[in-house]
Amino acid sequence: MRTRFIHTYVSVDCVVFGFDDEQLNILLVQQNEGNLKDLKLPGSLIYDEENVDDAANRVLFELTGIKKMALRQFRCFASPDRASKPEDVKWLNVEYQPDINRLITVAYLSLCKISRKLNNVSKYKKSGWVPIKDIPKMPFDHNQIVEESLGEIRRWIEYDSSIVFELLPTKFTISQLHKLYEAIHNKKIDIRNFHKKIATMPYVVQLNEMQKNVPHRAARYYKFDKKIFNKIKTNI
Amino acid sequence: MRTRFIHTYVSVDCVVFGFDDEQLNILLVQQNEGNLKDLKLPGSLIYDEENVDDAANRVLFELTGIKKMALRQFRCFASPDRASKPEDVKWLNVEYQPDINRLITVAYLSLCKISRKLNNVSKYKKSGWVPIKDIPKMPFDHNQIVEESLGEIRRWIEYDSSIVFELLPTKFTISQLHKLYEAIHNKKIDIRNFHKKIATMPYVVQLNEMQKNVPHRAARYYKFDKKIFNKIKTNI
DNA sequence: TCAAAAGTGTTCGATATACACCCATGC
DNA sequence: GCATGGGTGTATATCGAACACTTTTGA
Repeated sequence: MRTRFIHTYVSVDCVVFGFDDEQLNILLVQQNEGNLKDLKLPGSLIYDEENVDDAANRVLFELTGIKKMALRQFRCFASPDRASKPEDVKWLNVEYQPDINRLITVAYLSLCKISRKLNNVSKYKKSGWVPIKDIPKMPFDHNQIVEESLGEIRRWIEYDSSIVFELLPTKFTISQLHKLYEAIHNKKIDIRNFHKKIATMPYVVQLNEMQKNVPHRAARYYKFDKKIFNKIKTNI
Repeated sequence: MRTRFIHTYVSVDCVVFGFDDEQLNILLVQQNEGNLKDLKLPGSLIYDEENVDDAANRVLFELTGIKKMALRQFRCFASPDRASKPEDVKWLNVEYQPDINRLITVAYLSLCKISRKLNNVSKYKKSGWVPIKDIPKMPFDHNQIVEESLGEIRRWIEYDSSIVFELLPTKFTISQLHKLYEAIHNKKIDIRNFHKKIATMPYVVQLNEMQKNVPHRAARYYKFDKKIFNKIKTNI
């Protein structure tokens, strides 16, 4: 009876999306000091007395300095052999403690403005943005987690259309928003129809400010107004 | 370092929905022998060497005798005090083993034809269907899990419209399907528009069979054709 | 013949799609 | 003046919502 049931460590792993005006990026951290190619998803074992959501917030805070990031738990990965590759066992021994015989993880999705200054200190070593099509082979099942996160982000936006603005600067052009939608849905979206669609969103408000020093007609800036958005949502 | 990280047992809990032609029901099991009021979600600690999905399938198989039920993981519940109420600790001690200091659970959603004969034996004691509006107070955070499952089932159907048929007999009338949609979306749906909607679904096929011995005009039976459904889905 | 549920069409408004040209700016 | 991206309107198709009466059956 004693050994019949799983008795395990639990981690959180965060797939943090960013957008660089061209494509979606994911925030990866170096697994080992100095090895530039050795990347993984940011994550951590969760503490005694800590809830999983709190652990994910802690990981993200240490990375970005933001206390409450948009966050969505999307799946628990618990294959018995997900942490049993020799190199992964070795890393766990060094990073945490020996004899972690099993490790399950709870995967989170989060969104971050890519211009955000990251904390390149702390336990997470160097971190950086990697375009989703250039994601390298990663330890554990992190590649599978990233793959599943891509569908999840679309479902999240369908469910809460305000979260896309987490990926843009506070002031943005329609063109930036347009490219972001195209990147997320992975298809071309007609720009005229897109303008009309945005015009129906009262929470995307025009600013009296235009681009400067661009070698073409200057675009207008817009901002996302959360108050207006919430007012509309509560009316429904 | 040793005690800094969570080291925990992990369970699965399953919210199994059924439909009785009037309302949604959930399958609950008796927590203790003989106490008819003492109900909880079916669940189990997961085994060493067992994946969470497998554990959920095991729980459901022992309940229903069905090997592969429609199944969807929807959240990990891991509040540090979710299993610390005295009565819950006591039950864990008896059911599993003493000194389970923490327990996190992965919640699953599943669907079952309510006419299905259930296994009222085994470790799950007596089990039965309870209308969702009559769900009693349950141990742990099972009430919260049920609450969250209700939104989840709608999102699941949006994502895969074929799973509603898991809740109906293999032969069903449009009226049954209509009542099911109304129960799931918790609102009235115009019956004429509903007929039109169903007519656009080539995978809902008419049978040459009508109701018999009903004290009103006999309704036609329909069935869900999975092959047609899959063909359409792969074309998109 | 009555009660009870089955089945059936049309109209309207809202929303999504397709499609091409002129505008402003810096170089 | 030209290259570059910004910004705009119209027509059509599709989808969802509103709405009421006739049919069939057993009791």
